[in-house]
Amino acid sequence: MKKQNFDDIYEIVKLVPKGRVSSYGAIAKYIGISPRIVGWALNGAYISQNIPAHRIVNRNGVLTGKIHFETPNKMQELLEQEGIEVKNDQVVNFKIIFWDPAIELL
DNA sequence: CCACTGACGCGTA
DNA sequence: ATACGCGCCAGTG
Repeated sequence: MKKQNFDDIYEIVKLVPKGRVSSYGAIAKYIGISPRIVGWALNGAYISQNIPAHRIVNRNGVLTGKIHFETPNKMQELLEQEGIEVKNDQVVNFKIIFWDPAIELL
């Protein structure tokens, strides 16, 4: 049933509103799995599923997963297109635009 | 079958 | 505030 966890992750990521970002830990905690799995799942998610994985960053608001995109600059570009300001591979207003499923989906 | 690696997070020094 | 280490799960060599 671990496969179900993957589906949950995809669903949460899809639920992230435009102009907002979420973190691996927040999703992992909400689903009840390890943060590692979230990152691993997102890796296949962006390739297999039509998921805005660019909205998912680490707990520090850093675009750690940009290297897994088609091009490292693609992730930042997508974020900026949604009005998210990114500086030095880091979300500027991460604290403000942070979207926590445990709170928003409460 | 065993070991290493990886889009992370948290605790402690 | 910064640095180091451990935990966690799955995949690959």
